[in-house]
Amino acid sequence: MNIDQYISDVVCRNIESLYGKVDCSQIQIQKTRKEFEGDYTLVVFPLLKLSRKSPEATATEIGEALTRGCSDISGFNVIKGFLNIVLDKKFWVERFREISACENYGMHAPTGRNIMIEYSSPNTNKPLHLGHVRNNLLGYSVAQILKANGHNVIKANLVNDRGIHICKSMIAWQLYGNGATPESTGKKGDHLVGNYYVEFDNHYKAEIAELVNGGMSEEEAKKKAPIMLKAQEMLRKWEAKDPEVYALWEKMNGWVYDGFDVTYKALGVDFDKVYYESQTYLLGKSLVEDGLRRGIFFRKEDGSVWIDLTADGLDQKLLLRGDGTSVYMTQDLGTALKRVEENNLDEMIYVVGNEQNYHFQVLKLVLKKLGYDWSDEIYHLSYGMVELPNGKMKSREGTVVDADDLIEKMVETAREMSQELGKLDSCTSEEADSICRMVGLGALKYFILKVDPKKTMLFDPKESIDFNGNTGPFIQYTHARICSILRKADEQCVNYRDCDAAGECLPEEVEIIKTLCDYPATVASAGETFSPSVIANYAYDLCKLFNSYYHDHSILHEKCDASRRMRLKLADTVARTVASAMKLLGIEVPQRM
RNA sequence: GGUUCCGUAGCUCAGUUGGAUAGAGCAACAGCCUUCUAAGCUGUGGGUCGCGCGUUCGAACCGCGCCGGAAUCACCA
Repeated sequence: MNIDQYISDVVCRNIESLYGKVDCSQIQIQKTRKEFEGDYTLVVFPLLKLSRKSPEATATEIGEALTRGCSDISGFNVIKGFLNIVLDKKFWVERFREISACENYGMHAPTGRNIMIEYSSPNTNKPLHLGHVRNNLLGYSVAQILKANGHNVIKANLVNDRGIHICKSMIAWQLYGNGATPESTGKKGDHLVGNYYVEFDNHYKAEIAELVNGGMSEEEAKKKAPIMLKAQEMLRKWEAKDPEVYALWEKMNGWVYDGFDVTYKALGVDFDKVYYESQTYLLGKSLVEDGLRRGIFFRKEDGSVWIDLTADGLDQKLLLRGDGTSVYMTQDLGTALKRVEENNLDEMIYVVGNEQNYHFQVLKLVLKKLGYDWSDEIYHLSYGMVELPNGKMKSREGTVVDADDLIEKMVETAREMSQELGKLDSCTSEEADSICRMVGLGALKYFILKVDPKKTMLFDPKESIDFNGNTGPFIQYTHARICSILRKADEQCVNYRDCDAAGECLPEEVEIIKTLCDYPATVASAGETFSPSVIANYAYDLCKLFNSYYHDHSILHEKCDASRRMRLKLADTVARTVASAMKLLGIEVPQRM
């Protein structure tokens, strides 16, 4: 049942019995703060006009009506203008009975909405780095959260596999690679190709320096450096589908894809559809021509096509080059239309960094002006940069944090910590590997996802590897610990699963039940705001609450009575809820650690 | 300069239809392992919620104006 709604209805009914018809949507009910006695609080200030009494008298009057009118309400107290309503413990035990009996607690009924979420979208000339990690984790997690909210989700990846950047790697490989392959070098394909991209840049700089020494201006040298001219020629050949260039392009991209697959797998993310820009970059031209005919766009003297958005507070934006070739915006327009039509989409989410806020503002506006009303259903999930303690990641300064290195380092640290604490002593080596991987990645994922996506975040390696406090491993630990309790109960043949939750319920247990009751609303809220951080912080609160309770109350060493079975069942339900929440973040939880 | 976003404890972050005395973690300090996992628990200290004005019974939250920081404003993607 929806408790907030239920309480709200009850209160509203009783207020009406006192003061006549009122607008129930104006009644403010909120959860009572911990330092006060009670479960729900009615703020009576807005009702004073109706009651024509003091805040205290009004609250008391309503409180009396409520205790009379609803058997679930066992009492109340009044502090200033706040009416704190106390619910009967049986009410919470009944809620717990519902929750523990529910298979997919927190998951919402199917909505039939089709949502595409695009994330990752890497370039094929370099390996993935920390910024991509945030992108991938966000995208995957939001997809999970949307599924939990009952939507049909299509996870899409648009690979930027064409352009001058990949040609740079190809040229450098041709010139200096000596036929190196991932097999011959033992390197991951994306790293190998990335190395040639760096190599290109080194030679390019050297050539520029040489030309400048010979008396050329720096600007001209940048254009005339032989290696750059070769890369540009290669791009032209690629566009003309030169067989040799095309074969090399396919080969090197293939290496990169193999490398990416390894990283994706390690991160635990995947896709339902993979698009390649080489196949989509010609889309959108007809859309532009259509807009041109209808006078929405205009052509400049050099033949280029623009849209004037100054009336909307933006600038003029280029949609098609003078030579008729498309730009980023052109293909994005075309891709959007194609996707919506082919997949019958109700909504489309782009997980893209906040440096492209302007681009998406324009994209939505242009589609809107073309008459596509679904432009309102495009959502740019804009996330902030990841910064390091000494500032931004800069590839020139070598401060880029490589995704594969990072993952390995996290897992290694998890292993060292676990060994130090003796956690792995009773494990087989496979179990140990699996636990270290879960913990290391759990730490990384949680560290990134617990922060509000739109905020610029600081990634401090030292802190991310901390496993204490508000971290993934803390939550995993709580889960593992509960599993351990339940294993012991099973060994002792205590059948808590079929127990009929009853008996006395401690105040701490009511607190836990209340928190469990919040789970579905939390999932819904995360779905609306596309914010995994909501889930992460919820899971942390629940674990913290349980740990505190767990510490004070023995669960196993008591008589095997109804109350003990109830506690075990509560522990079990907490563990299931924690596991469910972690699944929405893409974090695995171990049975033991 | 225009647009968008951010500013909460020494540090990293929570905090929604505006509500009571603003919360965690890290770091510091003090306790707790003979009982189910101490990756834990309990306590102490630490705040003009960037600044100012306004809206009202009431503002970290809403409005306006400043200050500070970030992104962007390419015939790059």
